[in-house]
Amino acid sequence: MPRFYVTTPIYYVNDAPHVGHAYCTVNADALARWHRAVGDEVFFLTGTDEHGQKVARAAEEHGVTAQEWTDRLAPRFAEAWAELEISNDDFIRTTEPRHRQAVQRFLGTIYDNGWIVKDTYAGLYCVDCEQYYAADELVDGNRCPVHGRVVETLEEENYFFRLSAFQDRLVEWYEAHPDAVVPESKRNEALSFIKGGLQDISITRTSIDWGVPVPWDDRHVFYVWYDALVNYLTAIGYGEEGPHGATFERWWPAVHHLIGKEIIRFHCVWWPAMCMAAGIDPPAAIQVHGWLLVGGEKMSKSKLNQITPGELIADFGVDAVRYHLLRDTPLGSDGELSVEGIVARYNADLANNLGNLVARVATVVGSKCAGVGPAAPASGRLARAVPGLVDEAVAGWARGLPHLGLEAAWKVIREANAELERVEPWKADPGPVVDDALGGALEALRLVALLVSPAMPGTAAEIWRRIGLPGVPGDGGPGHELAWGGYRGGVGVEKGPALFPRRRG
RNA sequence: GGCGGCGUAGCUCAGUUGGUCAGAGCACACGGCUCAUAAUCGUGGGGUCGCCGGUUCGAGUCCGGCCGCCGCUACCA
Repeated sequence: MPRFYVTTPIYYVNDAPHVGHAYCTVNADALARWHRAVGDEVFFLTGTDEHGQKVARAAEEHGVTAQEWTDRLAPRFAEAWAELEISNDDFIRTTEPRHRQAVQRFLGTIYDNGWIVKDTYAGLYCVDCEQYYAADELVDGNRCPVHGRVVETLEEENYFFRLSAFQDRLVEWYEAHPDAVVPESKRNEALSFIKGGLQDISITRTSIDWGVPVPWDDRHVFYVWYDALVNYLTAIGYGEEGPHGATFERWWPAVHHLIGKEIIRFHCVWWPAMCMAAGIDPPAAIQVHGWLLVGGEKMSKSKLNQITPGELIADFGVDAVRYHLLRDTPLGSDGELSVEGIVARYNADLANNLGNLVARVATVVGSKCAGVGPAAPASGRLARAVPGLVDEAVAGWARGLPHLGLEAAWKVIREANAELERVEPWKADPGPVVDDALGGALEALRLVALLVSPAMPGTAAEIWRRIGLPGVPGDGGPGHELAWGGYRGGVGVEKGPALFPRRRG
């Protein structure tokens, strides 16, 4: 059975969950749901990143310990994902003991292998940013470009990861795995960075203590990024003894990392190199997505332009929000998010096309077939046209591109609407012609429910139920359900209220 | 500056290896229908495929130049 281990980045708890986080998480969820539906064994991981100076400082400002602070913040993400009906199998927090152990094992192994060495780092440091700047990044010669604060020269004795030693191996890995990083433009970006020459990177800090202690030198903690990346290993039992440890072999390296374009370097350069240094394979797949923009700008805490998933769900419903995130912005591109845009797509795709099709079919089945759905016809226009479109949708989902899967599903909806218009069963007397027309439409709806179920599980299940089918879409066995002719008829069809009431504005 | 990408109908974008490639969806206009959530169906776009030149029997599709926009160019969640 094929295995699909999908991850989102772990989100930094100091930010509030917004639609940008939701975008990535919903995409990962849809892919996870699709793979489950086709019978793959799936493990879907998300979580929160909780170490680092910003968290420590925020906790201090609120007069609580860092642990108390993160205990307060992490649930906001878990709750946001519950609201969005995210089907993650695990939710990892980097402050958990299991993670501390995995980080220490993983980086300890790299140290034992000789890829981590002690050295001195000197640089221009902004205390507010908690980061070093290169001289040419500074404003007025000596001020931080973000805060305008005068930077200090700081010298720290740190442990360095010998990234420079992995340049050739990384290039070889990229060339041997041309599809490991997608889209291609992002792969090229990472590869050209690597080819431009790699420097060693400092991976520990002595200036803070809110982090995972370095096992061989407890005056240091690991810099938050090197701790964070390891979460992908922690959750599947890296380095553990016993039964849970065995799961690591099961899921690694068949992992599918979904990440935003701002963290390419960490995932596409440092992370594969660290895996190599620790003696495990680099991740099999890294899929890079773009940003959701508001008014042309990235959503961020500092710009106060964040939209929260909860607001949109309250307004449009969870499935409409999920659909919009998946359909409107192709993975890999940036997208503009606006209420106007959501309303437009909601009306066109969900209310007019899909919702209305469900309603009109149910009504005519009620008036012409006494409310009992006729079986799918073996031939006819839909029988000829739809299978190819189903294949197209399947291909889109299989490529990890939900917008393509959904786009093809909507072609099925259009075909079904057009065919109804052609035959006009509402004008005809009950009989074979009416039965075939409505049976075809019901079969199209059955297939559409299957194809959209990763995006809109609730809606898909409701369509399934209304057309008289038992269970939920996808539980009838992988693949088979996607063939034309699965709707056997003879079951009650229910009209029900509008699935997606049309919006006025 | 260097490397990479982009510029196709009002909008968002598809367009494999050059020859029905000038397209889709949305929006808009007109017509049909009235089963349906005033939904749906059909028809319509005369778009210099950023500009100039070249290769070719033939180029959004290859080559050169130019203009405009964007990304990356290291320790920024």
